[in-house]
Amino acid sequence: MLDQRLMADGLAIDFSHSSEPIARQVARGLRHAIVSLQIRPGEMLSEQEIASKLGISRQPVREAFIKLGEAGLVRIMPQRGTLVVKISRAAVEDARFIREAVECAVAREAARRADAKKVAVLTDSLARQRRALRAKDGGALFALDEEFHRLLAEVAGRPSAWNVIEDVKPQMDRVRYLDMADAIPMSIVIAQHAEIVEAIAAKDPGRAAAAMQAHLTEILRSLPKLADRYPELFEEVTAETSPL
Amino acid sequence: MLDQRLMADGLAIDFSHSSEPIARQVARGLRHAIVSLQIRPGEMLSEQEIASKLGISRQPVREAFIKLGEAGLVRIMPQRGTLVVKISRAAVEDARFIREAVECAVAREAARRADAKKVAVLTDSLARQRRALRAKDGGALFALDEEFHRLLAEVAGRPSAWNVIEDVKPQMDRVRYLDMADAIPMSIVIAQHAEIVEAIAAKDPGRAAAAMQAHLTEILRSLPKLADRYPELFEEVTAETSPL
DNA sequence: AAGCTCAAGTTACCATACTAGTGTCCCGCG
DNA sequence: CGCGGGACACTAGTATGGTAACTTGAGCTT
Repeated sequence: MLDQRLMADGLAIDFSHSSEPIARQVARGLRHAIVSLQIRPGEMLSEQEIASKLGISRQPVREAFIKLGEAGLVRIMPQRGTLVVKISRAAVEDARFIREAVECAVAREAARRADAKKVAVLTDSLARQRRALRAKDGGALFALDEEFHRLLAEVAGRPSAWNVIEDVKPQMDRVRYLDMADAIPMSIVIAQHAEIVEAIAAKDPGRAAAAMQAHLTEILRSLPKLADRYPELFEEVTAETSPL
Repeated sequence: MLDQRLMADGLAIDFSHSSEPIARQVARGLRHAIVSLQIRPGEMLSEQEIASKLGISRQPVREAFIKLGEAGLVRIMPQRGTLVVKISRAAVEDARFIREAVECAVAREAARRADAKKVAVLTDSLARQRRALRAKDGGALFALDEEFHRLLAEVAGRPSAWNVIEDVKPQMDRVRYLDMADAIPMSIVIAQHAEIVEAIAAKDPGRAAAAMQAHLTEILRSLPKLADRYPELFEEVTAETSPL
């Protein structure tokens, strides 16, 4: 189906080498376009429009929208339309809360189960991260960071934990993307990764969890600055009264 | 659309009072039917069959299947069919791992933020649980247990944490259902809930987390027994070699 | 001038039809 | 009797058409 590469509004999806369902590919492509801010927060999306621009039917696009809606990246309003939600500080902090809870537990578990081979897998990932840093390849670093955290879950024997992280992570990823655009030194991130690996190699669960917590706290530092610098990308903070 | 109550294979979905999308209702109905074991693990499902039995089209059923697939309750095999996955001890333990990580963090946070009003909400829930216990109303207890954990997330100011729990919980719910069928004393569960509330009221985060951990460890006791008693509901344990 | 009504346009939701991939069963061949 | 091949009966994936709900703005009433 459509052996070509299509372009639309900074949305490029390659259908050529695909035995994978189109719906999934569209979801991935849209997620990437949203996370990398090629589609601006607040923008309206239309099943019809995306479908015709990609040369496919509305059905797969619809399923992709549903997936993105569950990830909290778009808000799909029945009979009205679908819009890319703005970055919400509350949502980012909620996602961070989940990540901290899960990934600290993962780090602890990884430290308990560590052996030479598993540690080697992690140190190898670290080496690749350092190479990407020297090459100043931001995109590769982004992907390698993701892989590192996935590997941790595998090492801990809880690969399914990574699935949960993937569900909540997109909220944070847009902020991380802004971080990189502002050229925040990624060397710090890699140093934190190294500390985590070291703690795991030392079979010290407490230290591993602490290192992970420190790592995941990093985003809280940049969040206010970024919300200040790019106010149009963020939800205006409403002085809401908590239901409880 | 279809102002009637339909029945099919122990699957009852009421479409009458609904402004809610049909797809969502079907997903809920199917999830409940699977979790309550009205649909047996290992059974094959057919979009077509379910759709015609409910008097709707395949489309909403398909979307419901996708949701259940993401929850890990069904395995949807392209061009082949969709089957209700058997209970997997590994999957249950993975889900438990996630829940423990997230809910212990929630309990800690709730203890930090506790005030009189929030504690009152929780003690009120406890009272209702005790009433249901005296009335020996298993279904109500099941629902109240769910509500209690959701309230905890709200009290902690992390309502989105409950969404994550909802995603992984169905795996455990089938086991919990078997637990109830075996008439495991629910008084223990309620006592554990009470201990959690007490720790939160005392503003003791460490104790709250510990109480939650103890509560969520309970299922590990019954899991082997149930896997032994109902082998046909469980995946046979393959002596697989871990990839790492 | 302000507020209400209503018609037009757009949307997601659902139904229906079609496509393509996968097992199965039966028949014919070795 | 065993075994390979092909037609068939499924399946999920995709395309397309119809429908009800919602926004919007113009025109009317007060």
